[in-house]
Amino acid sequence: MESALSSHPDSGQALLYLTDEQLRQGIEAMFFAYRGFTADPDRILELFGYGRAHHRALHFIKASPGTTVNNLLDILGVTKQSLNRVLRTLIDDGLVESHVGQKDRRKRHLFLTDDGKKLEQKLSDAQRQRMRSAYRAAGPDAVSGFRKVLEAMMDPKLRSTYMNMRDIGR
Amino acid sequence: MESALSSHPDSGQALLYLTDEQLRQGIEAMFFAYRGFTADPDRILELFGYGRAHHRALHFIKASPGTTVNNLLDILGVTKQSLNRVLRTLIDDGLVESHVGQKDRRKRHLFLTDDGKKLEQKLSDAQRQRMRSAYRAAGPDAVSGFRKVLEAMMDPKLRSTYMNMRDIGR
DNA sequence: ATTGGAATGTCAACAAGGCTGACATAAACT
DNA sequence: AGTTTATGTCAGCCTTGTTGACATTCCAAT
Repeated sequence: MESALSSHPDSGQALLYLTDEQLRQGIEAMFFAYRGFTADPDRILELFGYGRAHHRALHFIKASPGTTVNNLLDILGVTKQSLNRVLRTLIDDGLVESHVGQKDRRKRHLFLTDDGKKLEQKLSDAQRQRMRSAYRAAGPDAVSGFRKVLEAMMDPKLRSTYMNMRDIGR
Repeated sequence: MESALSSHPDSGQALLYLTDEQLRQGIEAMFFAYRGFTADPDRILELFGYGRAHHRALHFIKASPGTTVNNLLDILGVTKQSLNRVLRTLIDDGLVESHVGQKDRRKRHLFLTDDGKKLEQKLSDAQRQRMRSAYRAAGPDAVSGFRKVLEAMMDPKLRSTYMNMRDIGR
């Protein structure tokens, strides 16, 4: 990509972009955007007496029905005690079902009930709508750049988790 | 913008991109990336017995030295009681100074002390480094798309706050 | 000069959702 | 038979958010 005539001593990218000021702006953009990103689901969750932790659980159970508790722990990056508290209320409230594994009966496989699906749908509709209008406003080229930077920002382990979910989910 | 000949009933962008699946991937990318985004500062904060709330306060005081409490409340979107708790520890620990306003002596203007600057520097160095390598990995075009989508995702009020900070900070 | 409201600080109490540590149980593996 | 794995649960702690109430200080307008 870099012209052979280039006199830049750096890695071949346009590094002039990467002033501390540019980076600071990116940091603040992440901060403010994340607030927007969570704002709509948060409002809905409040109506049901739930929090973001419940949303995350619902989201990833919906994304991989039948996932196990340990699986979810890896994805969410919390302790089992934290997850269990959330999962317990979701199960008690009839939004999530936990089935003992057939092959390995130590494992619990998690599924959304119809009610769980309804709430998850409501939450993700709201979040998708925000994402959709951001994508539209920014344009298709911006979207691919957005995804690239986000992927590069993840911790390697989570990146591969993400990549797997992405590839399976088609 | 829309061609008169277009038969698409939509806004003229390449809307084929915006399947629910694409949007779901964007949502998950935000989730995982934000984890990476906060991971490095979090590790440093822990050494000092601080949390993310302290980082945010330090960051925005550094960004606009002399800012007032009310100003900070708007930016951070928390209650004054929450902010005050954090601010109090930072002031007691000698990282932040609060000066009574000259014009309006009800207002407190906030500044980082030398120690405050040191810690803020440490935190933002770590965060900038992650951002920098993500930017480099993704390339300059991706960076502009990244910023565009993030800006479009913000709540309007926060977007204009962000834009102002962005424009001043040059 | 008084009064109303704005900016700030502080106390108390509470909740969500992280965490650690300890312990229990069942099932699988070796 | 003994060890490891998967899960659940109890207890307690921390950060950081919340609400409500109240005090102080001070600007600004009547």
